[in-house]
Amino acid sequence: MSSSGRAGGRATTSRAKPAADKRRLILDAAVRVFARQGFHACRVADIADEAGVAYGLVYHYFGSKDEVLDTLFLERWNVMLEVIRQVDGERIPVREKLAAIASFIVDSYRHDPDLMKVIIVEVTRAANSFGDTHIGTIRDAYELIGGMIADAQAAGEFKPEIDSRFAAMAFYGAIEQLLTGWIFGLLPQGPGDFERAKWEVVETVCGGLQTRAGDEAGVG
Amino acid sequence: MSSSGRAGGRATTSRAKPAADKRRLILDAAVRVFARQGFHACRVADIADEAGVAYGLVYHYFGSKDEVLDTLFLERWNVMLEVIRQVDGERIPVREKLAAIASFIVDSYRHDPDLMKVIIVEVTRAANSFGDTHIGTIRDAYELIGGMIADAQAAGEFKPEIDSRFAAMAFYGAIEQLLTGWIFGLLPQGPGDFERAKWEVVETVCGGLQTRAGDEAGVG
DNA sequence: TCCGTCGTTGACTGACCAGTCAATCTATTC
DNA sequence: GAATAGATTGACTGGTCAGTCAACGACGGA
Repeated sequence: MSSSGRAGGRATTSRAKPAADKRRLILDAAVRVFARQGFHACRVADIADEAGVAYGLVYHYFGSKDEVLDTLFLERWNVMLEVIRQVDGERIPVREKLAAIASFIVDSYRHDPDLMKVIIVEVTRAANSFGDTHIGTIRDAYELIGGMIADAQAAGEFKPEIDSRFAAMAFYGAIEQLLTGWIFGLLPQGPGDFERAKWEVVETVCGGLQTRAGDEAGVG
Repeated sequence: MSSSGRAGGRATTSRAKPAADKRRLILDAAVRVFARQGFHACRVADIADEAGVAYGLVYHYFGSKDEVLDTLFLERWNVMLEVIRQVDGERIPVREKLAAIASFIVDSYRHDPDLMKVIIVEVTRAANSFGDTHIGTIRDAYELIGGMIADAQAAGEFKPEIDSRFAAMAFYGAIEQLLTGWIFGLLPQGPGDFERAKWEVVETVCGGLQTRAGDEAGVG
């Protein structure tokens, strides 16, 4: 199985950038294996098999099994941070900023559900292992969103009674739980469901944060 | 430290209900160890040491390491399901129902942060291990909350455009992310912060779900 | 006092697996 | 076509740890 390959194509250019290719091959295989079996339950041999390379090659490109997951997480999370920073710089209403972030995360899931599953299941909540390692990077995202909300409060778009850090957590938490629902097969994942979810998350959270609505039905 | 005990008290009644006591001792120790090191990173010997009992005793009361975590999760989650069902039966506004649920979960964390940390970190999101095992039980909670919201929509309390199952996930997700913030040390945990968080989560989510407010600032 | 039951002990084992490393292959250069 | 460098291979090792089990202890009943 592993030694079949090289079918067809020009042999001349077949070794154009072998190193980078194999590395990517291993990363992509790892996503599938981690998503299917979980990081702890899978063996490095499973990743190598899935990638169609020898066991030792994984250690040629990565220092450890952990480093493979670290790489996958950072690759994606840094893209998200970049998107958030870019959105934050635009001169548009908060609601649109938050919509753009929700949209990016939902699209990330739609585009590569396995990768998002791995990030959420193995990193984002793993308080004793990878989550702890990457807490600084994870925190950056929460704080960027929190700052965005604080600005909106200062500008009078959002009401100031709700702590901006809390609001950021509620917003991100709602999205992550949405993905969790998809991951566990608890929520429908039809083509329309993704777009609808983007709208719903913004509508729900922003509805509660916006000023103007100000109804004080006095609950207790 | 662990072998000091039995200080003082009547020796006569010291063996009143030894079996149950040791079992509980092990469960409580496991909570601490799982919270501190994580389920995968700790050894059964760590649990036994923490409880001050012999290694083998863990296997006298539990069939496996997994069973210890299963027991901890089910004990607590079933209490929560009971609370949700009871709240659902009362004739009060949805907002108060959701406030009661948020309050229960936040108080659970305040009362035993280690246990809630273990449940969230090791079970609730562990799509490939314990989460998968207990998905039915976890789902029960989401569906109960979803039903509660659907009823409110039928009664005109909440607007019907937002899918009730989605709303339930957003609500629960906001709370869980709140606890995650506390677990990671990202949010303040002063005495007032817990009460405030209860109010904020209800205000945020219900604000977006309620009818009446209906502002349509037309975003695009 | 002897016996039976059950809680308790901890040394041991069998399996598993991350990481190592020496050998082999491939391509490029002179 | 020999030499060099880097990519690739996979058998092997060293350590870890869940789960087992034979023995021990404490207590109540006969």
